[in-house]
Amino acid sequence: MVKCGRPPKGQECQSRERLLDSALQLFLEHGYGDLSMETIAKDAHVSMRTIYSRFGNKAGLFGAVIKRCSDQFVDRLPENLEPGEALTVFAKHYVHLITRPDAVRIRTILIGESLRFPELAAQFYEQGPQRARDALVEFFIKKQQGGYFAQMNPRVLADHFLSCLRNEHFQKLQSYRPRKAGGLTVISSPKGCHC
Amino acid sequence: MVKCGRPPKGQECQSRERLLDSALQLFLEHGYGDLSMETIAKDAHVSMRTIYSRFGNKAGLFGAVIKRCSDQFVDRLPENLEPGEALTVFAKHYVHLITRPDAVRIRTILIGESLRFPELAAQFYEQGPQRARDALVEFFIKKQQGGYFAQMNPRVLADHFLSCLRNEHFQKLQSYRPRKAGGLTVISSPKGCHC
DNA sequence: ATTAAAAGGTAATACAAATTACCGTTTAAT
DNA sequence: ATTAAACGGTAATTTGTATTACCTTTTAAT
Repeated sequence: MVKCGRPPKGQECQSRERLLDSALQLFLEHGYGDLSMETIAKDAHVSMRTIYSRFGNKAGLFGAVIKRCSDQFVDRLPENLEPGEALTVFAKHYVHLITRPDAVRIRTILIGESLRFPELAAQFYEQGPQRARDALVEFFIKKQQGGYFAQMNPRVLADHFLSCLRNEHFQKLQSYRPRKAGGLTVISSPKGCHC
Repeated sequence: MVKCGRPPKGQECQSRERLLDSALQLFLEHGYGDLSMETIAKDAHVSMRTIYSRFGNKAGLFGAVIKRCSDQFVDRLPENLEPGEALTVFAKHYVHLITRPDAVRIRTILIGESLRFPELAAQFYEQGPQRARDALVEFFIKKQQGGYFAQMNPRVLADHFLSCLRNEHFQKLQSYRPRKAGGLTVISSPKGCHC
């Protein structure tokens, strides 16, 4: 590479993004332990000096990558829709999220490194899946006040619902077929439950 | 240690067992990457020479440890019992197996190292959980011929059943309360399904 | 124009840990 | 009794890689 030196104005963050992109892809491919900083630097066309000055060390870089991933878990619970349909939208989004190969890989790596980075794994779940769960609990509380769904503990309700969605994933069902409210509000109408 | 030299007759395998025991405990505690051979040798009161002459290298030792663990998955489907009760026995055993902290740790570590040891992870699942699943499928086939359970694909039946059991685990339900056939044969009687 | 900031590139440095080597000791086997 | 097997203990060897150090280059700011 001939190009070097202080970057032009407005492109200061470009190399940072490129670095995070490369790092994510490489972590997904090789995991944490089997990936050297040199490989990352080469792939991102960035010097190791840059990585260390920005993220301190390898753990810092990994943390930044993971942090960016957890942002994908945004709530997707439309307020204006009929409750059952809102749940359907949420379910599709959720199943899509936890099913994507990248997301599976991330969780796999995070689980494996949970001993080395206990706080990081916890942080990921708090900023990621837990946020979705919290939103769902709030949703159930509101809709229960409107007379919808079974009048039971909304947290239990949310956990059961998410559990069923996760089951879809573990069952390796490739296609998710939305079936309106009846098929999704499995708790209030057990007939539609696949378990 | 003063004790050394060729071991007395009949105790040749003692150090081997002790080594595997120590290694398992240490792997459970520290995972694979963060555990040094020296630590293992010290803990097992065994020389590194012994480890290498027996298992070749670290990966070989890890493989032997994991292999021994997968043997815990023995079938527990009594033939003489009433089908529902047989399922109950199986379910209790299965949930117990996958819930034990040690088993959880093993899976966690295995998942994390699945990139480094792809064949090992696959082998564990084949010799472990998969065996239980196969036995369950066979069980359903036999009992279906006797008129029990829904007349559907026995593999789907088995997967759904196992899925529910796993859900119990993921829900972190601490106590498992057996509820006779009605509560467990959830597929033929959806009323008892918790999902 | 001059100075400081922000990178790049290469080559030490440091260090941990796996693997080997060497030697001494105890027991089995003959 | 002698030899070989199986092991313990210590230390060398090797390797991989994270982290630093040093120097050069380009651009921003004044």
